[in-house]
Amino acid sequence: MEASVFERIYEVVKQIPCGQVATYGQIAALAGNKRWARVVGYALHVNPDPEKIPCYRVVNREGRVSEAFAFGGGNRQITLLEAEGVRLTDGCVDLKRYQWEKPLY
DNA sequence: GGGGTGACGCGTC
DNA sequence: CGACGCGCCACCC
Repeated sequence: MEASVFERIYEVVKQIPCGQVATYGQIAALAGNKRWARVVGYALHVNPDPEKIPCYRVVNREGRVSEAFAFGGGNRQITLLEAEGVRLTDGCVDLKRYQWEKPLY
């Protein structure tokens, strides 16, 4: 039960649809609090399940990918995003176009 | 129990 | 317009 904040963040990240990206603040807000932006970064940093947690779909509020990503080659994240159909502009993603919107369910 | 760290966000200069 | 620092909160040791 009391799923740790990390678990919550992982769930949100896993909910990101294909071809879309979300920002740390967005995930933090969906996880519970926007101030967890830093925690989100830490959570993805440990990324226990990179196969289920598409951390590469997570970008900062600028739409830029993290350089520390280097979990196989910094540019790896950009390549994966393009593979989903996300257009990378100089390493920047058009948030206004691909930023994942919170479903209203 | 306390301290240090961190893949952010925002404000201010 | 660009760059810098601060704050925020959670996890690990």
